[in-house]
Amino acid sequence: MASIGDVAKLAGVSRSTVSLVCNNKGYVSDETRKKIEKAMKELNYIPSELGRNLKMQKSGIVGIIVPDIAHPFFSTFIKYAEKELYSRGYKALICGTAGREDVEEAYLQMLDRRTMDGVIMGAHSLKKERYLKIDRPIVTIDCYLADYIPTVHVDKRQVAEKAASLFLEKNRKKVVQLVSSHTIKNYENEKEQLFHELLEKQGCEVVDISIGYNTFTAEGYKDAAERIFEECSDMDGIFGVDMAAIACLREAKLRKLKVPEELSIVSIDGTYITKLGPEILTSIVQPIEKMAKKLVSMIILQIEGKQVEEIKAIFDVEIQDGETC
Amino acid sequence: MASIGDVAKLAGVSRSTVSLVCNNKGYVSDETRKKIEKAMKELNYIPSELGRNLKMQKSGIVGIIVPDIAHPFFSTFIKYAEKELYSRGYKALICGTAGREDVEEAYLQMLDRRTMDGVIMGAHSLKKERYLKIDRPIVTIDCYLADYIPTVHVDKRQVAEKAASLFLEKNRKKVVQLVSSHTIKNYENEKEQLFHELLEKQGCEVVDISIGYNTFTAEGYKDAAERIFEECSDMDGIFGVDMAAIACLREAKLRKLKVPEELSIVSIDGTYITKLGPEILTSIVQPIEKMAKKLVSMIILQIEGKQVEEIKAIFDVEIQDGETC
DNA sequence: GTGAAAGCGCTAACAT
DNA sequence: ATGTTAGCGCTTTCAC
Repeated sequence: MASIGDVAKLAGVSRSTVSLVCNNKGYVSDETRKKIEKAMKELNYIPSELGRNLKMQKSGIVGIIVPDIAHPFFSTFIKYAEKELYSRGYKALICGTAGREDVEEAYLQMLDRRTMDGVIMGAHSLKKERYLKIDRPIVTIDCYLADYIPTVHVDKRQVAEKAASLFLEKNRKKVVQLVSSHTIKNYENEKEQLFHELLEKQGCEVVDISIGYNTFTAEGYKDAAERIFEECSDMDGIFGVDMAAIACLREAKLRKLKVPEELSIVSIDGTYITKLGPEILTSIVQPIEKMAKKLVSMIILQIEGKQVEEIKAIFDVEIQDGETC
Repeated sequence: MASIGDVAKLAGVSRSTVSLVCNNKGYVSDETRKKIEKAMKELNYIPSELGRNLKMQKSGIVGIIVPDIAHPFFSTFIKYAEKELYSRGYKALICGTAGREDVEEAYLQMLDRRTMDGVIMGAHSLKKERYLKIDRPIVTIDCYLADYIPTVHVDKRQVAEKAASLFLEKNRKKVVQLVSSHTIKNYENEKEQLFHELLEKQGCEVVDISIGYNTFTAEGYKDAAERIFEECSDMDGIFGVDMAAIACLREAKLRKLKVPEELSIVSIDGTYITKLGPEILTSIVQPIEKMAKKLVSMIILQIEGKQVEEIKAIFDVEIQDGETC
């Protein structure tokens, strides 16, 4: 493989001049530029990123760590993040942690090893102190770690209010809220508590049922749905993440419960699986693309050594009119 | 940031000895090893991959190029590929090409630029000649490029046979086959033609309806489903990819067609979205995890300079008993 | 068992 | 406008 030196030799110039041509920098006379370009073509020269990376002390790679790459929320997030990263000259390295304790740690180390210039954290299964030790670019999805670590999330109050309004409109009296148990506090409680308050104030009972935090597979959600209907058969509303909501929709049908007549189901996230059918789910939709873009711009600011003034970016949610509430 | 030289200086040894300790190579006396380890700890030394990569002429990164990262088939594929790559010491860089013509080319160039050691191609929107110019490690998902480029796919005959048997069991008389128009021949026709033959031989009509090759979004599939029911209202069977099948399921309900009584729907892929509900789709399931593992082992063989004897790996499919046929 | 030396491919400050 | 020089952090061969 031809290196910059080979090109320089063939063109009869120095390596630095070749470098200038490659990167469109500085002043190079038309004549020498021509010579160099000819030599590059002749040798089929392609600059190696490896040399460049070492010199520049950066790889141009941003890691995206999520619990489950195949989960509709995260896969959609990754899709938009990659797109945005690419358009800004970066590449996306991914990692799915679920079911692999040690892996998150291993990927975080790649940050120190300079394999990655920064990390977008969508998973956080390690102890909080571990994250505080990181002094390299990092941002999180919906997770508070420290005041200096940027994060994005949706407006929790808005989620609770919009969801509550949907159930109240239908005059529901007993709503099951599916909650997940988290390792690290990520405001989640705020939303859940608000949801309680808002409904209870109007005389609607709210029952929390926990689905494991690391339940990200279709099977996991199905098991959870069965449990829900066993634990609480007289509810008339369910509020939970997309996949859980769909699993509940199925469970309701199996039990001959009519949705939405007898049971209202509202999902949070509103990923594409809620839009496919056969029933469109009534959902609180997170603006995944916008959040991905914001997170990318935050991580790039950090990588490029600039100040991130907006540490917490909060997004609005939309109600998706569906057929399940 | 401490470099290997700093550690060497502090420990009073040469850089090469530090390198040996880092990589558990060669013979180092217990005494010097101790000294070096102490120095590493003291300086909080973390070896940089950048230097190592340049020296080794490899990045340890494998690119995965797919049309749409959020598509359930591809996101599941990526999930398992990343897992397998990780367990074998490699990292996964991803790229979604749909809607971005130039991007696939850009990522392929990263292969030459040594950003990636190899590529798993799940998308192929460029001209065939482009791929034949590549002389770096590359493998494809279900796409024949040349006899020397490894690929994996499912047994097309088996798919056609199993799918056909499902419709024949129900004595269907007019089945719509959803087909996609491809840029590059990837055996796809084999499956479609076989499906035709097998059903027609038994007196069942088969109608092909094309859905755009780059239809990978929920909206795209919904539009396609509407078109299908308009173009062909008297069918009693539909055979197509998961998302299209689900979109058809919805469309059937809207038109008050009973599934599976009046209309059988069989999907191909059998990704998690067919298992969630509310109805479980009758599907021909591709063994995505196995295929991902195989592809990873093929690309690593190439990267490590070994001969890949098995150029074409063909996998069995399973029927998923569902509620739509 | 350890060190010296060379080099991977590139960039950039500085000199000319 | 172009070349010289130095160096990014690491590995590896070969002496000793």
